[in-house]
Amino acid sequence: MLTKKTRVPVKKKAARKSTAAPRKQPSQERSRETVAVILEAAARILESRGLEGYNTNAVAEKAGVSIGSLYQYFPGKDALTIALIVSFEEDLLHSVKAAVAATQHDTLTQALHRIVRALYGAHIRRAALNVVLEAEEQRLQQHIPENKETLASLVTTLLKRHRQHLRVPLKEAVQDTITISRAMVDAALRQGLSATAAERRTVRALTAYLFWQQ
Amino acid sequence: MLTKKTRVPVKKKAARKSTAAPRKQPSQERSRETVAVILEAAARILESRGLEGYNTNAVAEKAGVSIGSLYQYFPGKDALTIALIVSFEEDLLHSVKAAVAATQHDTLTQALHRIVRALYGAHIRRAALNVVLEAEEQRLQQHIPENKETLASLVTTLLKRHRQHLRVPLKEAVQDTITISRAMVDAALRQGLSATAAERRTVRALTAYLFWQQ
Amino acid sequence: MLTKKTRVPVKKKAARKSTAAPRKQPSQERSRETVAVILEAAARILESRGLEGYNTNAVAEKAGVSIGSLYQYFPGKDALTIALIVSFEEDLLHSVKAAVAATQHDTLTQALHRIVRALYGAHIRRAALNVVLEAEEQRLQQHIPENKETLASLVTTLLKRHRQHLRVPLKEAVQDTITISRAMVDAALRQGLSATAAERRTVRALTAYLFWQQ
Amino acid sequence: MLTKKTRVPVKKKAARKSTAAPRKQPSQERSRETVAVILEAAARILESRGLEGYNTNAVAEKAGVSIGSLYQYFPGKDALTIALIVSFEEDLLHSVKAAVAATQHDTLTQALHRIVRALYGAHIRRAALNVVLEAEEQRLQQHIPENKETLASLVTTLLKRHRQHLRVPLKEAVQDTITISRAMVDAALRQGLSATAAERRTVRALTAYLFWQQ
DNA sequence: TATGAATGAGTGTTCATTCAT
DNA sequence: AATGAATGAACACTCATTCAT
Repeated sequence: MLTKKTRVPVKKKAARKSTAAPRKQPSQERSRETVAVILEAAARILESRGLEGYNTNAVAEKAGVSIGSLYQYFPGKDALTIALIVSFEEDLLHSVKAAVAATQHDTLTQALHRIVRALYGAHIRRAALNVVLEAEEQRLQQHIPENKETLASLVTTLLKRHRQHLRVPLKEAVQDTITISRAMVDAALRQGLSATAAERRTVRALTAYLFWQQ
Repeated sequence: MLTKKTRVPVKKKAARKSTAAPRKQPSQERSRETVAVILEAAARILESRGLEGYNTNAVAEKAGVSIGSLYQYFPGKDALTIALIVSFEEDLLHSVKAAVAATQHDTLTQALHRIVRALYGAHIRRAALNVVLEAEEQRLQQHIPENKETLASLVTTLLKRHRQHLRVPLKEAVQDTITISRAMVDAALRQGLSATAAERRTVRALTAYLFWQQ
Repeated sequence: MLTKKTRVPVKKKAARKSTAAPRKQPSQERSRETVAVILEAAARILESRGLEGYNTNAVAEKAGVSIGSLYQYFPGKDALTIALIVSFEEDLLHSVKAAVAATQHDTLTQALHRIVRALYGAHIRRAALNVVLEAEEQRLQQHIPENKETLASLVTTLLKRHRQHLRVPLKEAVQDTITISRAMVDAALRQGLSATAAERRTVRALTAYLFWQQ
Repeated sequence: MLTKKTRVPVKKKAARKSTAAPRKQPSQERSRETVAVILEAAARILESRGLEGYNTNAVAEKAGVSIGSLYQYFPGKDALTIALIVSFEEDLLHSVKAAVAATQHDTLTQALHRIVRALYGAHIRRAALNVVLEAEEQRLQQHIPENKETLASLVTTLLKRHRQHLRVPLKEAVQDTITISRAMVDAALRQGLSATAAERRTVRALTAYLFWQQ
């Protein structure tokens, strides 16, 4: 997928010109396709060569468009990276939202299973890419539009439903659930754990955290 | 005349000298000080300007030494970064080792408190720096000598003592303990939590994970 | 704290991109001209300042193009040098080929005159440059595509025609003819001999070598 | 061998300080030994790593002396190189002188055999080194004290003895004899010819040149 | 005399970005 | 809209040479 339309401007140092304004909205079919092609190329380069080999010229070449065209749609390299991140996040959010929705009548444990599976699925689809993006995410944090709140809000929705079983304040529960899930999934990815093992261990950590009573 | 269209390939320098070997060991007082000054300058630049502004010339200047001197002691930029990482890890390990040692007759919960406090302490001393280093750590992983195994071994030592209370296989317990602690500490740092809150929440997650029985 | 004694090895960039592949083929008029301008500038610098003052920045400046443009067409300094060498060799080969062709019904001595004149002509056109290039040629030998074999083959063609007069095995004759011509022309250039004297002495050495009977 | 006392100053660009004056004459035994060790180290590095890896620090290290000591005896890198060249030339001259001396009652052909053998011998002793030095010789020509005239004078001595058989003016004969011998020996070295083949072909070229009558 | 830490001008090379066509 | 040649600031890194000890 990785084909969203975000257009976020970021300039390194004193921008040569103010690239602060989003570029041309790809209104026509052709344009939207070009954007998609560029993003896919960027993703593939990031996957195969890492941040090291990730540069606008290479992306343009791999995408089969001119470097000029790339800059027509993305005001800078960071904007491209951000688009990638946002695209991944939307993908993730989409999965999780579906999981939360499907979870209406589950026990919390069952619900967590679903959600962790969704998380893990979203990550594993492009594991190598996501590991790299996560690194960049930090550096670009401030320029990324806030849907992380949405992940939080989804988890909030879920946990609220099971409020009575929680042994931690809701807000803390939400934050820590997200923190722990992310970390466990990341670790699993890096250690090359099987999907089932990863899921089991992650869910265990979460349920323990949420239910445990000293 | 000399104006033909030839386009001839030449490989670049053929991997100059295999900088794989350490540089000059600073045997004399003056040298050792220089190394220290350089490392401190690197740390400070990383803290104040981030990876963005982290370059060898800047480090040398901030350190008040010539760029040549920097390269006398570090065979390349990455070596400098790695030295920083290793230095931090040693620091961390040192703290944790002390905590584990002091923990002989504690309950596991008490022990975890000590250790988390040590972890948190090591991180907070140079929070900004560590956040940046962690990002680089991934990229340089393969070049970093293995003391992470030592963190694992310390935790193993600790958990073995309380084996009978564990509800998870030892190896898993060790890995996940490390994963969860790191993540919680990181998150706390990023969210600017107070030391006590961070400690409480982290320990809770850990004890729950280790003791919880479905 | 961050002041430990660690000395950590990191290899240098791991042979970046294998510049072994030719760069952008100058398809458009503008490009081809740029390449020509760069080569000419390189030649002129080599002539006036020698290897000493021969560096990519200087070449770019003299060519009136940016350093980036230079690297767009030549993947490195050596590639530039090689292009110069190849260009000269093509020039040389061209002259010699013409001379050999025009030589069909000459006696061997007459033919040698023509060819030596061609050789000398090719060298003298840019004497200073060629002296310098010859030095570099050695170092770059392995990266230069093989047309020296063509010089050998041209001489072979010529000598075969006069086989019955030769007093040396053909293969030796070819090699030594080339060796002697090069050396004599070089020496003449260095000693500042007149064209006619140079030609006379070189041809003498060659005819003597080829015809002499103990 | 390679252990002579030449001290020739050469500065690249505007010398930082005037290093134009020869450095301290190694009067004591220890000093002379140090110089020898340095020259040998330089030779070995040139042989094994070529001009590429030939730098003063490396030489000093290989010689087991400090870089400071190296500069105590050689005012600069080029002076070191020149000392090497001069040393080789003295070696060469020595051999040739002996050959010429032993040649009193030989025919010219026999004499040439002896001399070519001497030349080839001097070169092959350190073939790799000499090939490299020859390249530098050109660049440093003007700074090398003139003993090439001595090679010329030796050859003059020899040829004068056989004046009546020569078919070329003496001066030309001397120059061309040297030119041809060098070239043939070089070529032989590069082509990896056997000593006997090299000698045979070189002598042939020379006798032919000297005796041939149109 | 010897040492070796320190210097820093110099150079090769990359890559984000612009702009004439 | 698209192209891709051109730009040049930014950097990593080398190595001849000096000089305080």
